[in-house]
Amino acid sequence: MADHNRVVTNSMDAMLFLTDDQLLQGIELMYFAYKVFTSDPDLILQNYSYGRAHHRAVHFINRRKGLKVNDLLDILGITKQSLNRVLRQLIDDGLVESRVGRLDKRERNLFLTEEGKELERQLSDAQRKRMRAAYRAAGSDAVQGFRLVLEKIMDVETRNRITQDKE
Amino acid sequence: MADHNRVVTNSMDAMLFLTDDQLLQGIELMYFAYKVFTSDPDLILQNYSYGRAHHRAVHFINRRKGLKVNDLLDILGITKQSLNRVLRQLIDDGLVESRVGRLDKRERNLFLTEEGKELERQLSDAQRKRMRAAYRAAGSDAVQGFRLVLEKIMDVETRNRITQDKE
DNA sequence: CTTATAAAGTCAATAATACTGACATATATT
DNA sequence: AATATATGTCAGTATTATTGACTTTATAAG
Repeated sequence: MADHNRVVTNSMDAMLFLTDDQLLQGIELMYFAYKVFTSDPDLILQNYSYGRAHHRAVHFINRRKGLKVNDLLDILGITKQSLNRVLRQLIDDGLVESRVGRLDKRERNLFLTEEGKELERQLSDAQRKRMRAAYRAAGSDAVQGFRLVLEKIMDVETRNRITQDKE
Repeated sequence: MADHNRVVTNSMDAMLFLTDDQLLQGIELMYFAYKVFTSDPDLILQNYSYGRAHHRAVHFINRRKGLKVNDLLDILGITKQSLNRVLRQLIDDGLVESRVGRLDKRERNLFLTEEGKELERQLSDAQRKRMRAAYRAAGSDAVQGFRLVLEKIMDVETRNRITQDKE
């Protein structure tokens, strides 16, 4: 930020390395890595007859314990009707608990039950394992770069949503 | 590999930074970045009444000009029947051309028509623009790290598929 | 040459995940 | 008392995927 003007030349140099083709390679990389990344959880979810939608719900309920239904809708960016089917199943199956809000009784706070936590653990263990292996293979400098680029890809609006619970 | 034993301590050091929570943050980052990443093309595709499946087909036909239907099936990891619907549309709409194989007349080699190339350009321009902006903001070191981690996330089998055309 | 295999294409039925629109219920706010 | 909000639900539709069965055409194997 401070040295904005001084690094113009360096930035230009860096940019010259990035041909359209190289950028396309980065795009493909995202596609394939994301696919691999979801493959482990997909296998586990089959045992429960659940899909990725259930995974996402379980993930974010775990990450933001007690979040409201509306919070979850905002995070996932889907409609109430779409979430309802998934949430209904998770609640009926005893993986998610929906508690009436203390302050505002219209609100429902969502929590994972012990059974829900168990599924979450299975899913995140699989992904963490792959993530940890990738991080280890790539090295800690690469990890920093990885995270930085992903953060930059996201726009401010989206980034705000997931960084608000950082420590 | 060679210095497997010697780097144990260094690896451990690096790993100590990565709590389960930090790994989860990386996972979320992937989820959100991927979502943002597909949002630009999704808007363009709406004008054609196409979906992501069409995007992927167009992308890979452009990247691997003249590929066979079976190649595309392998890359996308979907069934013949799923691809057929999408490919049928693209061919009928005049965006993709299917030429009978020269050596083996059972095979069909796929190419983008001028109109197909135009759509491909629109889609990849949008993604490249976002990618370039992210790369520029993150810096070239970060880009290297980003690419390295994504490559490591993928398993060997998948990586082979997309690197075989890297001169 | 006949049979078997392979590549591509198609028809039908089903599933998961999303959408829109309409509406109900309970609770808060004005 | 009227209005707005948070949640939940019902019905209908679209996209993208699946499995299974089958056809056509072309190559390979016997």
